Amino acid sequence: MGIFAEIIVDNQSSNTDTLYTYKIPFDMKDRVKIGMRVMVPFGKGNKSLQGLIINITNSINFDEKKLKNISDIIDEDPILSKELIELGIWMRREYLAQYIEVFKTIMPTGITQKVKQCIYLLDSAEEKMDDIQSNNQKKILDYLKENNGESLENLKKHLEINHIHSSIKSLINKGIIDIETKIEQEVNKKSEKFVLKLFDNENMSEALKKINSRAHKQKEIIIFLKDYSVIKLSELIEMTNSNNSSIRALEDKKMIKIVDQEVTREILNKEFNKTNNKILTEEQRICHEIIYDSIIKEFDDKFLIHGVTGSGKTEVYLQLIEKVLSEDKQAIVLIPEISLTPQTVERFVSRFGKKIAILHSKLSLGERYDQWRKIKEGKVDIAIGARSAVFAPFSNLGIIIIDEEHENSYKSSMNPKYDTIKVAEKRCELESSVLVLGSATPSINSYYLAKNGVYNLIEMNKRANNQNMPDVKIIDMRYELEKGNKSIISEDLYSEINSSLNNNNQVILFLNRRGFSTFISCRKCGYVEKCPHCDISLTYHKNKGWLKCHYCGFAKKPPEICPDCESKYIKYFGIGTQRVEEIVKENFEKNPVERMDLDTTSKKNSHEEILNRFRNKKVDILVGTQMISKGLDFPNVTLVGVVAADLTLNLPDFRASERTFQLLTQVAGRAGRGEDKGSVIIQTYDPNHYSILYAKQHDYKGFYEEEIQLRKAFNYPPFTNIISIVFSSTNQKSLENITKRVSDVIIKNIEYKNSKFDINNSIVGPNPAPIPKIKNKYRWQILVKANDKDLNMIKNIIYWVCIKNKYNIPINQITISIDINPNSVI
DNA sequence: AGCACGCCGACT
DNA sequence: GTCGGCGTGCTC
Repeated sequence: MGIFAEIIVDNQSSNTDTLYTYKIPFDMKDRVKIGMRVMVPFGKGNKSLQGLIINITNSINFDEKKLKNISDIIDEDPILSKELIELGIWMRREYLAQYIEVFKTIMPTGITQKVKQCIYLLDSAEEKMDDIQSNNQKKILDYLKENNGESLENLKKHLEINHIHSSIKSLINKGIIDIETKIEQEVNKKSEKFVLKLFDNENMSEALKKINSRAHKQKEIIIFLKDYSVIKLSELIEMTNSNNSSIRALEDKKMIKIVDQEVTREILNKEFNKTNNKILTEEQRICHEIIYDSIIKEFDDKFLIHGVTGSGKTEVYLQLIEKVLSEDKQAIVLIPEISLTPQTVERFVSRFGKKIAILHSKLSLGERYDQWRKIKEGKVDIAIGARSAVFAPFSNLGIIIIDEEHENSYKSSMNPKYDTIKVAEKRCELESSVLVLGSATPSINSYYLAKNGVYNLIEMNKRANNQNMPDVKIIDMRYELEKGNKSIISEDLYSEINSSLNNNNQVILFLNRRGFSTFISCRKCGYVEKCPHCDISLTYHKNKGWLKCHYCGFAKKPPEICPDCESKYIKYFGIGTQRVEEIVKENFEKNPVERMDLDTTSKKNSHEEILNRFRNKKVDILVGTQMISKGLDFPNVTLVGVVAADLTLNLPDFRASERTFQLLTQVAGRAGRGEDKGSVIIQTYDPNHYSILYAKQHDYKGFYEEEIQLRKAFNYPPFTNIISIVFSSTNQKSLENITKRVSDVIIKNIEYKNSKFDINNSIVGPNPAPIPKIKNKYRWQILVKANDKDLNMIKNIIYWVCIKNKYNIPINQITISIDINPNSVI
């Protein structure tokens, strides 16, 4: 009904991050809808820009005469539903991002179109040309004589003219040239040639007679086509070993016809055997029933399934999806990028066939676009993918399942820096869908919310096939050193590897070498330097030779002898998987060893190839990072060794214990999946740390209770929110100045809004960031702790200071990155 | 972010 | 009158 449209324009600038109002021309009135993309004139030059319609309205508080008209409609139908638009608007506020950033995340990259401004000489140009005085204008006309209709972009590139716009404008005014806007679809639908058979099998012999007796190939093709009515041209050529000319000849004889047919680029080209529902265990059945109840009642309930490794969560997901589909609704399944392997996808495809779209980061633009369109057009009912699949454009969403919900890849590190779980929650609320989170080791945050009634908690404590949990042995590496074993492999681990290999079983060795910094620790007593204020291990900063706390800025020189036991075996730790691989190879010369980490899996299928070699027993020992810690199911693996549990434990992050517990539990879950009982060996210098002890006992709840106490005592999430603001610039001096000015203004504003706010304990910094320089840019950081009550107030202040620049601080000289509840503060 | 516009100085 | 350089301010 409305006559005005509120539009986001495709102009990436914080200054244009608002809704712009345009008039809807009378003839477009019935076609324009919310969620459509349109073309609008923008700015003084009326440059044609893409816009997304957010709202249509009758009333404006604006001078109507100033409004411009929408110039064109791009989409026949809206590409975003009202719910997804609302979700985007919510995300913008929640994560302090721009409209454009948010909607480019929600829409597939492959769908954005390019706009070209093409410049044409008018018919009458020749006569008027002689009057031109300006050299620049002459240059433009000369160029256009050769390249009529060339794009403005290319004109700029080829003719180095400074004020090209004013020259072009005066040429337009003189009636010599004209600009036309062309929309270019960046991704084209892929089409493929198919061969149709135009004869019946009965009169095949008749058809054969018409073919020259020397044309053997054509006859062969006709005979081959007996079993097909339609076949891909490429396939036909390959199968009959023929070429295009014989096929064209047959087409001329009207025996076959070649047609273009649009295809979606197929990702799953393998055929999978169909699997059927398994009979659920009692625990699975109860879990299924509770959630199913919410689905049919169309409640937007949220569930957290805490199920031990091997408890069969996936089977529950599968049967829930089946129910959702039978209600004519659709399902989204989110999986961490790292475990989005063909094996995972296979479980879904083998149950539901090809009504599945798969979205992940390694897809090409075209592939992504195709998957997105299949969802949009209702050709599939299930979308599986990494975090961005949460935006899959289903029209009647029934359920979102987030597997391994504790994984940190669910938090985006790019703008908008969204948390997939929160976004999924919001989307489920908007669309009355059910949210299911699942994990063997839920994040402390999610479990806390479940315990406090935000999520419905469902526990699954038994393994589905009644296997026992593997035995876990903790090896005290300090003792190992005392015994004179300076190797990174303890005697116990060595002998267990030996016996596993002798029994023809396989071994996984795990070492999580991540992050940039090393910590220092005493090899005799295990002492680790910690910050006296923060209960977090200090990080060794190589450039300054200091030990430093990343939370409060505390710093000291590293000790030369251990402050605890006075030993001089102070060690800077820094082993990685590569060194482990080397050492294992030296020790077990006869057994093939392979390493799987980011370095060895950069090629497209290398991930799968390594796992296949391991599955086929071409490899006996697999060394790897967390890549090997989840979802893999190798029945021959009886031993899992954790080379150094301390690596994650001593990361300077309040989530270090949580990460360690999760990793150890997940890794341990890889052992003993077949008939033989598995065992796990954890090597550590800190054998009494609670996260290691609880992991040994497979005791999640015990770990949770202890960890949540610490979080409360030190006021960390989930009891507070952490906002990290990182400032960066190549200019060290101005960076420090500006950062301090911004920081002051923020603090003053917070104090003004809430005089009771505990500035001292809630704001850390400004300090040089834990990584003070990346790619030649210096970095400073402010950390703000904000409870739920203050969060919006503080976010608002940050918005006005750091984004809208209300206080005229020269922030345009630096880059500001705001992360709300970041994965880690490093 | 672009882009126009205005102002200035330099060059024909 | 034309051209380049640079700072400022706006975009429905």
